[in-house]
Amino acid sequence: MAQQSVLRWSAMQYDHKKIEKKWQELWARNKIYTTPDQVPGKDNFYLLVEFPYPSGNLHVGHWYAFAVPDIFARFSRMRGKNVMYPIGFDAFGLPAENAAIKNKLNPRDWTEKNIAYMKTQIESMGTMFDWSRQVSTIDPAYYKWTQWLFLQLYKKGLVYRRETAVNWCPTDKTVLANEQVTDGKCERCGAEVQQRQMLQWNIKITDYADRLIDDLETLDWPEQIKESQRNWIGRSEGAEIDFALDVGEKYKFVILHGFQSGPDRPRWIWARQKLEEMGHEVIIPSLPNPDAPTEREWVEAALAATSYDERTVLVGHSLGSVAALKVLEKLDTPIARLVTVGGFVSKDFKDNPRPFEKTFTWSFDGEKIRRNARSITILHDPRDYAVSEAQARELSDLLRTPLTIGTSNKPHFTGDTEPDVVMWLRPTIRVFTTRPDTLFGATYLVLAPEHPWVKLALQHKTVLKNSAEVLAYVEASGKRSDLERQTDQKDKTGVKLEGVSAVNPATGEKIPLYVADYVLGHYGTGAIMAVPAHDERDYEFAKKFGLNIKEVVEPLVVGNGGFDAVREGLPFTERNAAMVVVKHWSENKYLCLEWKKAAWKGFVCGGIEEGEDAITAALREVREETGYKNVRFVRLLGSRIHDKFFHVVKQRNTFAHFTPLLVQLENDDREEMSAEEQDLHNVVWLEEKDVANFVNSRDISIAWERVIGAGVYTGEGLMTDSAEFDGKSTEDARKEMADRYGRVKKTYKLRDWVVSRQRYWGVPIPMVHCDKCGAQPVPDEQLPVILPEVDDYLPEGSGKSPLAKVKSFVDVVCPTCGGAAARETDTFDTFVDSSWYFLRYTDSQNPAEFAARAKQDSWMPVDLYSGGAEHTTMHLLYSRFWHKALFDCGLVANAEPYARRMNRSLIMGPDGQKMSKSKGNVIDPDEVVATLGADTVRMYLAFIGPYNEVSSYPWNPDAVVGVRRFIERVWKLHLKLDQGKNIDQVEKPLHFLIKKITEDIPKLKFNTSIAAMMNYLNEVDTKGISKKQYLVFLRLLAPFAPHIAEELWSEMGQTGSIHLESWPTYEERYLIDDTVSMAIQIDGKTRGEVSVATDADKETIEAAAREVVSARLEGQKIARVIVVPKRLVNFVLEN
RNA sequence: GGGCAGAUGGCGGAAUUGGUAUACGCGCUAGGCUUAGGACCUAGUCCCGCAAGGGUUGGGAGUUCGAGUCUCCCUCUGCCCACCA
Repeated sequence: MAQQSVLRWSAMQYDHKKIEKKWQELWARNKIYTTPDQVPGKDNFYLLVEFPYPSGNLHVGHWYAFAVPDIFARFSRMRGKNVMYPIGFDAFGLPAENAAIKNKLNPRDWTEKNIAYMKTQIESMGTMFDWSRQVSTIDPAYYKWTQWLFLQLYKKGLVYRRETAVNWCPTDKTVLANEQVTDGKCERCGAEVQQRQMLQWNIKITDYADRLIDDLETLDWPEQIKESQRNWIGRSEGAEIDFALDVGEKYKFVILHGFQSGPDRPRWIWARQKLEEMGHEVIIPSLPNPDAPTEREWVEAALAATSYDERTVLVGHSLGSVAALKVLEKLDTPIARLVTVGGFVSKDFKDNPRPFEKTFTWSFDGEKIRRNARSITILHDPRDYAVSEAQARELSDLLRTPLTIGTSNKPHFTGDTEPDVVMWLRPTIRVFTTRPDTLFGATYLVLAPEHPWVKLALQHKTVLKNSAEVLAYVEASGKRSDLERQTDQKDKTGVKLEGVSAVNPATGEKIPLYVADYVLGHYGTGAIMAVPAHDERDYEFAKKFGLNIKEVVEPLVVGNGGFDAVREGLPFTERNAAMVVVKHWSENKYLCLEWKKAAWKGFVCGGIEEGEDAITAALREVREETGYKNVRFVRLLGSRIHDKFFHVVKQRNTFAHFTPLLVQLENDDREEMSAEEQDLHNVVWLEEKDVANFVNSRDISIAWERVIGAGVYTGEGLMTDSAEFDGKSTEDARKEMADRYGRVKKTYKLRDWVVSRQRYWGVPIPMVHCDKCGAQPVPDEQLPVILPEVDDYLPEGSGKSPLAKVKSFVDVVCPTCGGAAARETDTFDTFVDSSWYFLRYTDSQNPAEFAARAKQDSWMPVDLYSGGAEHTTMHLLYSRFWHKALFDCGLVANAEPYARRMNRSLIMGPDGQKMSKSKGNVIDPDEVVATLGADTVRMYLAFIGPYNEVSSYPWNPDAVVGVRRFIERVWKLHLKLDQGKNIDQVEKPLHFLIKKITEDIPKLKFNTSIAAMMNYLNEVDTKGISKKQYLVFLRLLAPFAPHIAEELWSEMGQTGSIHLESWPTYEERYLIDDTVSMAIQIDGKTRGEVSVATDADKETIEAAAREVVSARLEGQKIARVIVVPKRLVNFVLEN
């Protein structure tokens, strides 16, 4: 039925099916969209859209993504630019693999079929895509370069392997994508998903964190996209602070100093103090002849200095570590621990030879040493000037103990203080905090379940009194993903570490330790100091576990209501005051004041007079301001609250220090208030639930939150209860305390990029594992590593990809030693494929390079990158990083790939919901194109709303018809040209229209461009239009509706394609109006309108306006008149 | 839990960037053409009111001669959070 009417209606109008097909074929045959790399006299313009995943069917979103930016591409071309608008396919990915497993299809066949079909669909859009530049990530000619570029990063040292958690299904024995996990269960079999550690390839994107943030400044991107990237990287500046642990055991530390050193060096005095603080004994013998030491003398001195037993920790620094090893060779009973700092067992130093090389012997009894030390730590400084890493490794091999890499204050750990050394000597927890200023308020520590110290403590079963409980907790949280841990913040869990405590380095107090999974192992140091008074998470945890809450920051708020904003330049009057919350004598109500002379709504507040305390002042103020006589003090409401504001009544800047307190009335006994007080404010009694909404300044709110026990003060303020820092600003204290108790440190939320995927359908990672040589890159001449065909796409069962089952793929010779080796079987994350595709477009067929530099230089950086908001963080960040790494390798010319970026909105179903098959609200663009034509769909999508703002627009089937109607009317117009009587009248609006569209398209405001065309059409429909004007109009329409514009252009007898025409220009002389209509306002309200000459002066305008509203102005006194030429006149009356 | 964005008629949206709120389109109402139909034509359409007039940009406050636009507080909605692409 509906179908029939469409057919009949269409037959009367233009036949979009015939027209669109005809022109698409002609354009392709004439190759009008093939883009040369350079055209003399033309600037290049690179417009990029995110290439699609070939899911098999085009949806409306694809039209929105490709056909709407096409308007900008065509416009730019008509404006004289050489425009590249390329397309390709991001064709590796999980759906193909799922289809392969489920329907026994070959993923390559499935994908290639989809690409072929989707290409025909995309062609129906009538875009100016240059198909000769098409790329596809599954093409070996493409992924050869994906592999090659990865190896460039590898060779730059940006690639490493590390254990990383993955989702693991114990039933299917496979790794799951987040997408395949619903509610913690495997999507396929419903089994509980576990977290499992696997060795994975990582790329060090964190090395680039600072540049990825700082270079955003150079980009013409919307601020919110930049902000998202900054937040994703999550740089926070803070401090690392070490908390010493008291594990209940005391040790004797014997420290052997190094060559040309002695026990009086500042670092040893400092270290001694740190250790003695914890009750340990410290012995630092002065070893003889430090400038010309001999082994015999030193070892004897060390042995003579003290006895060695199971409570001894022997520490050797530099040459002292050699002496320490020799001491251990001579002992009969083992000691507790050996620590070497900057130690070595051979004499080939990095800088120069030393005299003791001949007075010490360089062979060691490793076995005996190992037997005589129950545990061993080898601390190495990568910045060491003398001891090389090779030397450190020899020591590591001898003692069969892995190296511990430390950070020195001065190379070779020779600074006046060396926190890392002490950290490794005594058990210490290092925390990262962005608020070192709150250190005095740190009342407990929390370690992440994966914190190394927790593991260590669990291994030594005697350390924790509740090992079993802690172990159970650590294991349980290991099964939860990060996301779960972050989202389940409401109900915090954790377990106390019984038998150990930490020492707050500022207060010296002993504080408890907890393990809790609200602390993440991979962020900061995996441990936090908890300040429950000033951090919401810590507060919740502290309340749940009954932990001590200590306030150290007094809130400072600044002119918070707007009306009381501090007036610049005026001095401040300081005063101490009471802020009094008054509770009702019988009901659950509180007394609030509403000021009559200002917008202020709050509690009774008043100055504390000379010789008065806060409580006396409070009782007096309540009586004075409200008349209530019988007031009883209940309690103080925490710390003072400071407020800098403009006192509206007294008309001066005030810096008030409020003491907030709670009082209660005994009864309603009340005396008459003075007229003066009555004039100031109303007394209002409010229910508890209404107070928060009533009060309107931050300081009052803070006091109220303390009454009802909600909220934690996390803002800035003044220090209190923090010894000599009291009274300082939190900002100042932050810097000073970071230096005093720890060191300043930056941390990032961004983690390194895990590029390994245990999947078949991806680019093979071009690495080979050799038992002898370790992981080796595949040599360039062996690239690409071709993804082999397999029989079965099911994973191999141990967590490896199906490639592990292909013997011919896995078995290779090591490229370095020629021995037997195994090929890496993981494939790349598809974000790797898409991190450089825009470079390939510039030279898509090049067999010898990923893109020739000259071709890149023609186009890069991308002038405008249009895409979906969902790619704001990951894809954009990964590809920016990749580009920067290539830039550092000298492979690309720019540090940033995309000069301008815009995010597009989402198209919803007609019901406003996301389109999905299950909801039955999917619009099939092919169907709409069949009935209404591609031009209509393109224009409707452009008309639906602004393209450069992120929103969501429902597809409205009725509104599409409105656009079709517009195109119809344009079409019909060609039958009645030069017929109107007022054709000259539409010349002026035509120039306005050209101006409007020319300005709107670069701003991507296609919707208002189309509205302007509709307006113009409405005008010419009644007034008529000349053929000349019509041809201009068609050129304006061409980017939006390329087929109908081309058809009418040829219908008008024009030769050549309209799309090769130039963009119309407007003439200024048509844009000038003689008169202008202005609004007349009285007290800001529009009361009339007046038409005046455009260049009229203010006096003339005012006189004309007075005339129009003379009746309303009669008898009124006018305080002032505001005249804004070409806009309005505002008469402000005296009140 | 964190981050980002947004809220204007019955609906999608417009507003010269602090200056006449609701352009354009849809829908709706009435009339016309028509055997009929409507995805055709014409007119009307923010709300209250017969009118004069008054009100209106999620709610509340502030700054300003003037606020959809700037500031603060609140409410609600959408998007993203590392193996979907």
